[in-house]
Amino acid sequence: MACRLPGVADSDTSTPADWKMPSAPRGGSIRLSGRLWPTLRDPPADAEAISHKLMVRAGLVRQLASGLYSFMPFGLRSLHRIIAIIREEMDAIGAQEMLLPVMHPAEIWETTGRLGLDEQFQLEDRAGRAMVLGMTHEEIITWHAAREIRSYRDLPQSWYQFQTKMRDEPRAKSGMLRVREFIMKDSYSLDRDTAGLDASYDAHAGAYARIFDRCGLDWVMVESDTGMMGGSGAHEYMAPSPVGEDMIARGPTGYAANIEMATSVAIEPEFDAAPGTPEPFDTPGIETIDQLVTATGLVAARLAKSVVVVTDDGPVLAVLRGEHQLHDKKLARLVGMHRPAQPEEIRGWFGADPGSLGPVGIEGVRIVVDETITRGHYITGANRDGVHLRGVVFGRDFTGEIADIREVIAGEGCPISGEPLVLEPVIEVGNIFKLGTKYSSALGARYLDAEGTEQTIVMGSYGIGPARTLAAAIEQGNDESGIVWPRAIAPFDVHLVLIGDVDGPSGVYAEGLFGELSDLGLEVLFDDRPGVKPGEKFVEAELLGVPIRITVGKRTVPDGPLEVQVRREREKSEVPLAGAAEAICALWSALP
RNA sequence: CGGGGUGUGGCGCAGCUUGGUAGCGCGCUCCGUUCGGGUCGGAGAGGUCCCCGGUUCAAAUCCGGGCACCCCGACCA
Repeated sequence: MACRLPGVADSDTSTPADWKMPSAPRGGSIRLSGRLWPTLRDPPADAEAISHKLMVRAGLVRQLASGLYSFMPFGLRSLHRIIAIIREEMDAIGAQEMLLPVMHPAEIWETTGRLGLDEQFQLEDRAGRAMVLGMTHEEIITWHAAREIRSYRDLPQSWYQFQTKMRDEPRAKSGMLRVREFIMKDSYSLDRDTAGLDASYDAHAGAYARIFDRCGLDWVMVESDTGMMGGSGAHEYMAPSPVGEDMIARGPTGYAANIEMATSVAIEPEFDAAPGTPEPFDTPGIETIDQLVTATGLVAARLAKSVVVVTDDGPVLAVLRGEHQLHDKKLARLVGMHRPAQPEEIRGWFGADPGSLGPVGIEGVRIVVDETITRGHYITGANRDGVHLRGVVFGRDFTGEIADIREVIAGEGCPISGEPLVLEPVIEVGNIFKLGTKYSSALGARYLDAEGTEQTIVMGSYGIGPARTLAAAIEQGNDESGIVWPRAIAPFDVHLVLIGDVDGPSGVYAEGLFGELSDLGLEVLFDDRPGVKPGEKFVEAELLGVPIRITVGKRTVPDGPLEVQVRREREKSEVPLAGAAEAICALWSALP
């Protein structure tokens, strides 16, 4: 909301130069008396995440069931502000808003092979037709594109919506951070070719940067995994937070990647002089790398671990240094879907316990070797219980496919600069994804090019979770008293606390100030409740965390000054009554 | 789906081991008091003790089954 004071520039330095004031009205100012604002002194006992506790205590949301939340009026105001920002930025890159159904005929999902996914809610209508509740809308958008797009002249297009997604999560958690029903802004780009897709993708990336900046979020864009569904590129927008479920690796020079994608320069141990042939030695009872470290006195990086997984095509032996963990998704890109092998299976294939496995002398089993193993010589299992081998060298004593299959660990080198990587938990608030032609070819979304040749539309999909963005902002902005909002997404701009009688002199003054502030374009919450103690009003105001609090009481009239508190610093200042509304407007404009 | 935990008034909890009239704090209503940081005092309202079954003269409490919610893990377009 604009502060329409002439001559007061918007001095926010944390937002980009092209920052724009939201133009649409956002519900305006309200008087609190008679309104629903259900605050709680204690958080619900089962709440763990800070955002969960605060959103419930501050009366923003209420839980209906696991992973199902209702937005209360003030929570909805913040959600609407985020949605308004997203809508403006999507419109600004030429995307058009649509609205697609939540319920879909199952057969469309059958066409793309996504019917029956674990997280999909399925149901039947009264005629017995199979229906699903949409967990995303690639199928539906593409279905429409197939019917409406004819010519290369119709392209490119970007379409978006705010619509409820239904996902039967195996485990809803952390309040609003992982839920089973949520509104998503999802957009889809339709292009003639991959060059067009790249342009649409970049346009979305620009819009997303502006959106998260304007929402006041601390965020980082990272490379992400395109998963089993292919696609040629993907990025995620991550808000750093200790409660985040994802992990990213960051380097000091701007390198940032989801841990699923991150690569690193491993720290090299010091190897002894070149070894002779592998030499067996007894290691009775040793089953883990830790035990082997103790027994040999060597660092884990001098030991090689052998991990067996099972694919549709049989067992795969993965070999890594002792300090590394096998990264399932990296291995999956090479060998496909897999599961850990059972000890009985391992004995069948290798004739030894899992603790004594190694790659030497193995035949008929696919071997994948982490690239670190190609340097130096290692202690490995001998495939005999209680026996290991010393001085095993890749390429001489065993062989296998070389790949990066290890999970990055903190402190290893950034792949760009070599500087140490930092691992950080993050909340995923958005993603952008180059889909390619997976959905358009399955659903027949084609067009005629300038030569009259039929071509397949090239697509991208782009998501943002407004409620998750809201929760992430609260995870990042809070103190012991409550929420500390970025001003752009606070439920109100100013919290006007009246102490005393509405009909008394201070009440009359507060009423006038309420009108003045509102006329200047600020959205004001006027706490005009009679019979509520000052302390209680202050405590509740800090819990809700509106950026500016103004207190009007008997000290205020007739001569002032007016007491103003910025929520973020919780420092009180005094403003003369003359021109008070304008001064507050200026103060608000300078806030982050 | 595996492991752990919890279900008692709107919220937070005690009571359960050792069966016997259901309690405390906050909130809510009323009276008085106070009136710029969750005042103080008094009087009240409000509960199928998650559900079903069993044992018992008697079950919040013991036993069996189920459900819900939370946490850890697995999973997560």
